[in-house]
Amino acid sequence: MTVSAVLNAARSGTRVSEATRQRIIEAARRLKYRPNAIAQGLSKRRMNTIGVVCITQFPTDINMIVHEVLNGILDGANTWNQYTIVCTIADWVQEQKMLGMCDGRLDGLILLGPSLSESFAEQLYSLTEYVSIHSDGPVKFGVNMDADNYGGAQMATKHLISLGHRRIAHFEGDARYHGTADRTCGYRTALEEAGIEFDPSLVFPGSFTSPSGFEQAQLLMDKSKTGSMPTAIFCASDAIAIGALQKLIESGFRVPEDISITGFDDSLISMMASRQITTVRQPLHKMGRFAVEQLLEQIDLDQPDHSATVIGRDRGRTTELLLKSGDVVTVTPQNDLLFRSELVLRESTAPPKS
Amino acid sequence: MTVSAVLNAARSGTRVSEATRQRIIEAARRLKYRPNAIAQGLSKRRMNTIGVVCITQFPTDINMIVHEVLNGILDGANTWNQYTIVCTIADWVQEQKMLGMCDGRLDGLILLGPSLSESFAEQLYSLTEYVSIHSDGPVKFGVNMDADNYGGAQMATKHLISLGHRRIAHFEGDARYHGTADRTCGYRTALEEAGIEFDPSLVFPGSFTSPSGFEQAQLLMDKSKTGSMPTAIFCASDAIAIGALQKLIESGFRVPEDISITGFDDSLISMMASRQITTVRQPLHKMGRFAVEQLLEQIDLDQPDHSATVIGRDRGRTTELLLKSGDVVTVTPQNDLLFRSELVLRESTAPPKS
DNA sequence: CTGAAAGCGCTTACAG
DNA sequence: CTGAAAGCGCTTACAG
Repeated sequence: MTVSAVLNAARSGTRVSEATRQRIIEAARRLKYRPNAIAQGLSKRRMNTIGVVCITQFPTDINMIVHEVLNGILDGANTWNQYTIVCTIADWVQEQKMLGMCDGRLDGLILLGPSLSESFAEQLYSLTEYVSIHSDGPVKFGVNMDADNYGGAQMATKHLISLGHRRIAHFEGDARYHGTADRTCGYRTALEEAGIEFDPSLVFPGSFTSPSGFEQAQLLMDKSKTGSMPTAIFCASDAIAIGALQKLIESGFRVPEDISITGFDDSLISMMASRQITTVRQPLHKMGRFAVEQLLEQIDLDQPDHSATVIGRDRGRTTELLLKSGDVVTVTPQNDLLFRSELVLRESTAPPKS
Repeated sequence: MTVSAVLNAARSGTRVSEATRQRIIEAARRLKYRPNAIAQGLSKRRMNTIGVVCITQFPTDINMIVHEVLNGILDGANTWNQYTIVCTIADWVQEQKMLGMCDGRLDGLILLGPSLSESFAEQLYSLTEYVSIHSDGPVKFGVNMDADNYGGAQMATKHLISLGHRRIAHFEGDARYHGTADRTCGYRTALEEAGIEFDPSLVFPGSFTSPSGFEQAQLLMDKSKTGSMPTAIFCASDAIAIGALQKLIESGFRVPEDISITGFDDSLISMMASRQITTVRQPLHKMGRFAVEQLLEQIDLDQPDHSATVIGRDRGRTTELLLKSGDVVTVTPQNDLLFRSELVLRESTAPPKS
C-alpha cells in the first residue's frame, strides 16, 4: 500500500514520511521496478487506451482521408497520454470484431466512417463509450463528427459561379454517406441563390474514388455529345476530381482553360495531381485530434474541464461551440459536430472561355 | 476451473461431461458472459498485442511509405489474431516512450525506420522482443527487414542504360539510412558493369522528400550550366523523383523526352505525379505483414512452424529463404532480411534524344 | 504515518 | 470428471 502511494505520486491522499518515501524510491530504482499496466488496468478498470476502427485501406487506394484522420487521432492520443489500438475491418458488417475488442483492453472507441444499425449502436454502447467521424448516417448513443458538407459545397459552387460559370456539373460520392446529400444540397443552394436553375441532368451519382470520377467524366462527355459541355465540375471528393481530371485531359480538354474542376477534402492527393486541385478543406487532422478529446470526456464524465463553450444558437436548432483548440463547430439537431470547411484555391479553376 | 476449461474450447486438456459443459455454456449465454482480456492477460502474461512505433507523420508529408507498411502490419495482425497498438514518436531519441510501452500491454514491438543505439537496443531487448523495418543501421538483438536496395538501384540504373543513357545522375536520400549507401552502390555497379565511368559529381546528396528532389534538380541544373545536362536521373525515392520532376518541368524540360527520371519505392504517389514514375518496387505491404509473422515467431519460440525454409546459400555469406507467403528473401551477414525489389516501368523514362 | 486484507477476473496445477 | 486454492501484480478502503 505504501509503495503504491509513493510510486503513484499523483494520488497524494495518504501522507508518507520522507524517510519511508526515500527508502521505497531507492528500492524501486535498485530493483528496476516497472509497474505492470495490466495489473493496474485490472484493478482500476482503465487502460488509458482508445480503440480506432476503420475499413481496411487497400494498398491501391489513393484515398488518404482515413490516414489523415488517424494521424490526428495519434496526435491527440499523444497529448492526452492514451494508447491507441488500431483495428481494421473488411466491412462494417463485422460487428463481432468490434464487440470483441471491448473486453477490457480499451476505454472507448473511435469509429472512422462507420455504417451502424441502430440496434448495433445500442449494443456497442452497452459495452463502451464511442464517437465517430464521417458516419454514414446519424449516430445514436454517441457523437459523430464531420465537416460542414453543406457549407463547403456551397462555397465551392459559389466560387465557380463567381468566376463566371453558369453550367456547372456535380459528381457525387457514395449515396449511403449522408454527407453526399448535404454536398449536393449545398451545390443546389448556391446555384439557386445565383439565379441559376438547378438541372438534375448535370448531377452524376458515383463513389468517392478516382475510378468513379473517371467514369463520371466519361458519362458527362457522352451526354454532352448532342448539346454542350458544362464549363465547370464540382466533384464531391479530391479522388473523384483527380479521376475526372485525368479523363478530361486524356480526351483533349485543358484544365482549367476549357473546364474548371473543384474537389472536396483537401486531401494530400489534391496537391499532387497534374493540376493542383482547387478544393474544400476538411480539417481532418483536427477532427481526429478532437475525437480523442471528446471521447475522453465521455469516458471520464466527472472531468470538469469542458472542451467547448457555447457561443451561439440558431433559432434553437443548431448550436455553435468554441473548442479549446480555438476551432468553431456547429452542433446539429441530430447531435452531429460539424467542423468548418474552407475553400482552398489552386490551379484547377479559372473563368470560362468567354 | 471447469468454466474456464469449457469456455476456452482450445485447451482440451481436461475432460468435462457433456451435461456440465452444456450447463456452463447455457449459463454463459444467459448471463451474456464476456471474458475480460485484461484478467486473462494478467494471468497468462500474453495480451496478443503487438506494438508499432513510428515517427509522427506530418500532415503535409506526401511520404506514404510508413502508412503502406502499417497497412501490411494491420493486415498481418488480422490474420494472426493480434491487436495492434500504434504509437508515434517525434524522434527516435524518445526512448522512454518505447520503454514505457513495454509494461505488459504488448508482447512485442515492430519499429518502423528506427535509429537505435546499441545500448538502447539491448535495453529494449531486455523488456520485449522486437523486429524492425527500414532501420537506419544494423539492428542488434532483433531482425531488420528491408528491400534489396543494392539490387533495386542496380536494376533501375541498368534500365536507364539499356534505353541508351550514358550520363546518369543520382539523387540520394538521407545519409543516415544505410539503404542510401546501398542504392548508390547499386547505381555505381550498374554503371561500371556497362563500362561507364562513375562520376562523383553526378551524385547529389539529399533526403527522401520531394523538396529535396526539387533542390537537387536545381543544383543539377546550376552545375550543368557550363557543361551539358545528364539525360537521366536515378532518384533514391519516389518523393525525390516527384520533386525533381516538378522542378525540371517548371524549368522547361520535358520528361521523359528531354530527361528520364526513375524513382524508388513504388509508393502510391509514384502513380499520381504528372508523369507516372518508373520506379523500383519495394513490397511494403508484404514487409509489414511478414514483420508480424516474424515477431510472433520470436515471441512464441516453441511454435514449430517456421515461416521460412532455406533454399540457397551464397558462399556462406548470405542465405536465401523461401517464406510461406511464397516470397524469397535474402539474409545478409548482418542478419538483415532483404525482400526482392522489382522494376516497374511507367511513363517517366524513355531513350535519350538521338 | 503504515501495513494487513480484500478484490479486480481470469488460469493453472493439484487434490479429490 | 469436478472444484478448492493459489497466483498473476496491482489498488483501495480500512484498521491500527
